[in-house]
Amino acid sequence: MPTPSDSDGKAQPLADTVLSELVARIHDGRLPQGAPINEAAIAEEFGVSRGPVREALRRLQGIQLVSREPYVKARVVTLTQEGARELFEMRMALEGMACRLAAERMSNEEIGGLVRELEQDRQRTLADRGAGARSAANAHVPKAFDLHERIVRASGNSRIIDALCGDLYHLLRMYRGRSGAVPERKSQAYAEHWQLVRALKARDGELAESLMRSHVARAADHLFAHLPLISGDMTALRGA
Amino acid sequence: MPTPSDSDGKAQPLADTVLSELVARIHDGRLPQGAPINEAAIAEEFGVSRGPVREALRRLQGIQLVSREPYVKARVVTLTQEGARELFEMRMALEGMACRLAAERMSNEEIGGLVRELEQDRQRTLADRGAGARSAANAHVPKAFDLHERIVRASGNSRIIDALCGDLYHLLRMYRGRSGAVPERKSQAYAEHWQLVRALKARDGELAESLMRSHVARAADHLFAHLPLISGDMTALRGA
DNA sequence: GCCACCCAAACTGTTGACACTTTGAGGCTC
DNA sequence: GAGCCTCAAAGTGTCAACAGTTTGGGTGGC
Repeated sequence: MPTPSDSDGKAQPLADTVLSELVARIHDGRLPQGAPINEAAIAEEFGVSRGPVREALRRLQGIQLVSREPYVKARVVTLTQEGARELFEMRMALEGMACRLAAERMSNEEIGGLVRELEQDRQRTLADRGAGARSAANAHVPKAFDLHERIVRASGNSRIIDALCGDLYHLLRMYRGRSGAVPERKSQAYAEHWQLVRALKARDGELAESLMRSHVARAADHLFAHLPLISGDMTALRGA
Repeated sequence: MPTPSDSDGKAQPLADTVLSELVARIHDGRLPQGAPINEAAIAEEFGVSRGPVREALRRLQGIQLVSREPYVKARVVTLTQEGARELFEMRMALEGMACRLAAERMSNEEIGGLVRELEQDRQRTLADRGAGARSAANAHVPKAFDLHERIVRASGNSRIIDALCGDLYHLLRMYRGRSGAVPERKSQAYAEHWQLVRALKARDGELAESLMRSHVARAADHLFAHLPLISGDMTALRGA
């Protein structure tokens, strides 16, 4: 099957299929951090040759989800406290700038829509918390509203969008998966989100950037506090 | 020759050799922007098979130097005014943050060394301007001093370092190659560099970030002013 | 008993051939 | 003559086999 039809029904290269499956496995932990990846084994399991697998691995390396050096088998990247710090510093820089640009460039209609969706999301969250998973079917859940993503995509800078919604997003999910969703943080985040939106409405780029930075920094603090002590994996270090 | 010895004498995969050669060609314009890239042709020219060429192309796509979609031949990325704007916005965000971090983290010795090298570079530049290319041999030119790179590398954030010294650096070189070095800008840049270093010495991260942003913004303005009107290449747009 | 050396198994890098898709030129219909 | 269909040439995607490197275990020397 050279060009299999994906779940979407669209023909796409095998490498793409392998890539998304590997990403999914890394996200949900079936491929834990630091795990070695054997090209041949993956190829056999997927019923394809090593070519597409190699391409998928090369791309995973590109988005920094796996590390690799010549002639040595690839490994899923190892999450460290250092790495988390660097990730959040980069997010502060990029999301801050994206927020500033969004404040300057979004149309009034876009901002209005954002406000509306933010409020809807709030109502839905409250309802879900009260009713449990009961109304999971009738409440149309298009796909969890994500204010950060919406703002980033409104920045009008596709380079920043790609960086934040691509590489960094995958890594962030890995870290988030290791700690866990903490409810009380969510309500605090909501308040901070409202502040952000107010800054957008006021067209105050300076303030919007500052608020976003603080918001990301607080999320980082929170993650660190709940991070189940990185399994001091030293396999990455070699030599004496 | 499966593992040729590079100019360094070290054995390295063919894909790496192909990659650096292609990057060089893109930088110096032998592969102009928008030029289609034929895997088979490149492979034959280098005397290798298509495998390594494919890997090199995949990596070039990863660092956004070539664009590609399934079954369509790869193309060198097309530089646009829009793309330049996005590139510089990203640099402002990242180099600004890197500068802030450097101000907070560099040791006094590192800063001292930076000041010394900046001054040496200034002397050398003045000497060269006065004497022409005469002293090109005896004046030991280790490799053009680059304050930006030095500061970025002092940020202590390898993720930001990789982004700025990797992907973004290549693109910036492409744009720079299209405009040209303009002498008068250099002397203005020198003054701004001194301001930056002063902020570092004062450990004023806020100021250092602000100065770096302005510095990058001015460089962008300068580039735009001297950009020889992007050859309005619309090949990227399809359909009606 | 400990260390250096050697070697085979495992794995990555590379190759040439084959399968599938795109594209554009030529001919046919209206 | 304009527009659509057909089809072959060009080019990318995939495969299975071969070549070179790393690695871990076994052997011999000290």
